[in-house]
Amino acid sequence: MNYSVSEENYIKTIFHLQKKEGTVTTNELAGELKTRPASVTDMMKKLKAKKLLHYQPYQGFRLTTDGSKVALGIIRRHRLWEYFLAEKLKFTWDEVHEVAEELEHVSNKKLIDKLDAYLGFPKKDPHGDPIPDAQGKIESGKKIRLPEVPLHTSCLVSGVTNQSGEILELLKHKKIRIGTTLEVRKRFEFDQSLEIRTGKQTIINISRELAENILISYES
Amino acid sequence: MNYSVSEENYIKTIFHLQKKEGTVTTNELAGELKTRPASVTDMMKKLKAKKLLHYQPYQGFRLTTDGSKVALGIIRRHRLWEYFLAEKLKFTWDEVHEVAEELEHVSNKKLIDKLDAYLGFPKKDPHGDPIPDAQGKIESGKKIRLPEVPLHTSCLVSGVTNQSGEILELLKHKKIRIGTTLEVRKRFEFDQSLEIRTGKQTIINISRELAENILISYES
DNA sequence: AACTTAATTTAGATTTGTCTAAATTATTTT
DNA sequence: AAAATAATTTAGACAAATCTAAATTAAGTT
Repeated sequence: MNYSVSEENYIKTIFHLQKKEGTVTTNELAGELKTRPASVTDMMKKLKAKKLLHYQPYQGFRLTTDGSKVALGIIRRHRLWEYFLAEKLKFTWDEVHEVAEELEHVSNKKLIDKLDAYLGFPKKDPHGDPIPDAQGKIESGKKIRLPEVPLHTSCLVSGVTNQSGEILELLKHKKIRIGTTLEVRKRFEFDQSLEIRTGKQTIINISRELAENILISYES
Repeated sequence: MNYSVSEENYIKTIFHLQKKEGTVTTNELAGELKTRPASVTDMMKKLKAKKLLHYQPYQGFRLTTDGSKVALGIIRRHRLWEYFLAEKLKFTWDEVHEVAEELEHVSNKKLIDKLDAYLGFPKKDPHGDPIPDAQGKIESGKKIRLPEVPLHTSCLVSGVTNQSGEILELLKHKKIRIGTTLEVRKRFEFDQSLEIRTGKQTIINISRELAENILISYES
């Protein structure tokens, strides 16, 4: 019922990785967690023994239903703390992730549920990601990536896929954040970069790499 | 500069124990931390190597100046979180200690200083213990124990020395908390128990064991 | 002062999470 | 399909934090 910090980090990372691809590989996970493939294999055996994931040697792995429940609990804690840090303690958007990485491992259920109530049961964290409720339910929030948005259509930034310090710094500089309204004005075939309008009349350019990481939900 | 959860628990506990007696013994510490004397000895060697404590085999130990600074940092975090839990999340007096034991090990300085500011730089935690400031300064707060209070003198409960769940439950039942006004009406020599008045006219009895753990600061 | 008892330390083992290097299995290329 | 390459797993080692059992030191008693 209670997991070590290390186990929790593995579970959480597998959950995020398996959203994009159905199955997660040893090398992928080692890369993400900045550890070695051999260490990943060791941990996979342990998590399999605890019935948190499906795993056969050389076949990759994915979380079981139980494993996903554990992951959603960790993500709930992480995102509630992020919301707290931004909303109450006035941390900036790009600072909250790192601190929440530590706080998320304090797994007292009463603490988290009371924190949730204190914050007014927020639906989304400061990066626009949905916060699971006390039962582990999470909003699907069908989002598309910026490159898929049609030209000359007003749309709303609702999240970023990658939350490294680098991307957050870049977005901050370009004055793009959750809730920013955008319009794609031009798409350059040569490098797949985009010319977009933010606010009323600011025109800026965005690389393909960056655009791939910006999530959009349509506005009316 | 950064210490493991285990090291922090040892440092914190030594700090509390050495207040009562000048030097802390292996058995005392093992008892307090629910571990074995041999484990204590191992950790003492490590903390000595890190210059956090003075220690010669068979001679007991006490924190160095550096060790005390580390301890005050941990205690600051613990008490700020206790204040947050009671004040903002509406935990009761007797629930906060356990949760704060976990939160205290998140040692991000910016987090703690912002939390401090958010809470309005509180001076005391919900048990009446002083909260060290960002520089590690702590109020002395010369308190006496209930058995030393003279008869028929109104006085103020300002803390408890022992914060086990058992004592907090007992105090809750007797409706004694920080800020409660008391008057000692009678002292029974046989068992050193006290008859006291709380509030306007409630008369109750308190054992010597309990009285020893109640800290008093005089009222006008 | 010698003996007994209590406290403390040492020695050696265990668990968790990690690592490197070697072996094995899978995949890709020719 | 065989050979080369890449991915993964196994084997064996290590550091941190703990334990038990045995040895050592200190303290208390007769």
